[in-house]
Amino acid sequence: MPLPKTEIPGRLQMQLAERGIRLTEPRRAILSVIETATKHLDASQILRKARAVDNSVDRSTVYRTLDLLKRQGLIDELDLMHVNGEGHYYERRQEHDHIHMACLRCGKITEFVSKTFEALKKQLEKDCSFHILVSRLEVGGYCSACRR
Amino acid sequence: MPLPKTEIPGRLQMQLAERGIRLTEPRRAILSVIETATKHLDASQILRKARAVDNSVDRSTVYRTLDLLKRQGLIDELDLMHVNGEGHYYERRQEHDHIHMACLRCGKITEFVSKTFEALKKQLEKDCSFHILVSRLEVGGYCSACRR
DNA sequence: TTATTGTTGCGACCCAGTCGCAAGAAGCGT
DNA sequence: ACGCTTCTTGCGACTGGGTCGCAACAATAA
Repeated sequence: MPLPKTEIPGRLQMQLAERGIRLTEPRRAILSVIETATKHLDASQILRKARAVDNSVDRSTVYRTLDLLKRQGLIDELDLMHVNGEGHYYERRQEHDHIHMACLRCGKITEFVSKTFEALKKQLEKDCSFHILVSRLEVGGYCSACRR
Repeated sequence: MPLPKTEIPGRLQMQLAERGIRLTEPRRAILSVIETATKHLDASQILRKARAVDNSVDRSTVYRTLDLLKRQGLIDELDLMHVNGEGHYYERRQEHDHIHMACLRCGKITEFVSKTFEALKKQLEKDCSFHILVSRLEVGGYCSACRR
């Protein structure tokens, strides 16, 4: 649940506009849902919430918009170790990457920021001369409450 | 492609037997496919190859066996950043975890082992008092050949 | 305002993965 | 070698995430 604080509302809209990407009603609805989310949402949850704003939004528009945001590097896609089915979850991309820990017993998702992780990515880029655009570190196991 | 050298063939079978898990024809076929794989395979590829050994193997048996192996911690499931569709890939679990780098242009998958990664996981377990069972670090970007 | 170009809703579709069930095989004890 | 029990399998039907082609439509630039 410790999802990042929402920054300036409308920031996503701005970032798209800056890139010369058309803003439409359905897009605005979807963006606002993502920006105000307090937990990780999957596509169908985003659809439901977007429809509360603009009731005509279609499933495929949600998928297309998510693709767009992924390609623009504005959101990240997660599996969260498939603790709840096979779908994907989405979140605004943060300043600094964070690690997702999924408790395999209670399903709780915990986030963690680590300097070591940043160092690891740097090392990777150097040692493999690989240019990193996205990275995803997910961990499954037992959280402090569930381990005995 | 630098998939790990196959260890003792039949090792997976042994590990299952040790745990008192029944060995059957289809299972043996699937295990041998996984053990002798030279690249990451998805479920349908595993099915095809398993059928070359035992022609009656069914799709659902493949999925059930993959689930079993996952639960036993003998294989790991990967997305490889969805460079090739939405499916999952599987590989034998190695001694030491490794990072998967997927080139978003040419699709090449590179593996990388890093002490820093091991340190990161240790740090995580300590700082969050989280007991790690699985971990998955996937990175997308451009490989040395594709970056300009 | 209109032309252009990008976006949408819709419906059909595809494919990965799941499930219930009856038939079949593993392994154990004898 | 034979049953018995229990687990596993194949099958077919199904679910649900995600995609696609297309005609209608809306956002920007001129």
